Amino acid sequence: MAARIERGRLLAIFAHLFSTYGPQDWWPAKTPFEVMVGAVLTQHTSWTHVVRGLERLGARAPLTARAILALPETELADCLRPVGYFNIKARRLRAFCAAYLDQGEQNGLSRLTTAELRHRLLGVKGVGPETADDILLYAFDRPVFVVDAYTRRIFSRLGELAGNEGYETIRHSLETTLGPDIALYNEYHALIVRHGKEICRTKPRCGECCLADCCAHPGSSSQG
DNA sequence: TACCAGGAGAAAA
DNA sequence: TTTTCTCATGGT
Repeated sequence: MAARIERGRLLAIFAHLFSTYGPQDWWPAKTPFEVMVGAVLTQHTSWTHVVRGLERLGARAPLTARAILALPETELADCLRPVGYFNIKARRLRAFCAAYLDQGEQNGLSRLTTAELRHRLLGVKGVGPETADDILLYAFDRPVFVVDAYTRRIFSRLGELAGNEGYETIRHSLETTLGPDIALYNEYHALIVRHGKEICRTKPRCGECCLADCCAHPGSSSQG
C-alpha cells in the first residue's frame, strides 16, 4: 500500500525545521563531482568523517575521476581510512569514477533524462537508491526527494509512515505530494539530516523536539 | 565498554 | 523473495 502524507502537513513540518535551523546551504562541496564522491563516501557514515577522508584524498590527488582512478586501490583505501568501510568504499569509488568517465562525465550525463540518469547511476556497483538520489538532486539539480534513515525515522515518529514502506514507495509519495520542487527537496533533506543528527539520537521519542507541535496530528503514534 | 552512524551488496534461509 | 551478515572507524 502506498504511503500517503498530506501536503499541508509536509509543508508544516518543513516550516518548523526551517524556522529552527535556517538554510543549510547544501551540498557542502565545491564541484558536482565532489558531491558525487561525497555521496559514495557518506554511506552509513557521518559527514565529519567524510570530510577527513576527502582532505586526505585531496592531499594525495586532485578530486577528479582520472586522478582517483590513477591511485592504486590500496593507496585510495588508506586515504579513506577515517571514513570507515575504507576497503569497500575504495572499490566503490573507483567503480563510480570508471563509470563516470565511461558515460561522458558531467556533460554526457547532464544530457540524460532524470529517469535515464537514475537508471545509469543505479547500474554502478556501490550506488544504491539513496546515493543515486543524492547525486541526482545535489550534483545534477534534478527534482528527486532523497529518502534516508532519518527521513524514515522522523516521518514514522510523526505518524506519517508505518516505517516498513519501501524506499521507492516513500520517495514516490513525497514527490507526488510536494510536486517537482528542486529547491524544496534540497532544503528539506538537508534539514531532516540536521534534525536527525542533533535530535533523534538524543531524544528517543517524538514530541521532545522542535517538531512537538507537529506531533499533535491525529494520525501520530508518537512511539519512538 | 557498548552502541551507533546520511548504505549497499552478497550470502543464506 | 526476504532476511541476515559483512564491511570499519570514530564519537558519545
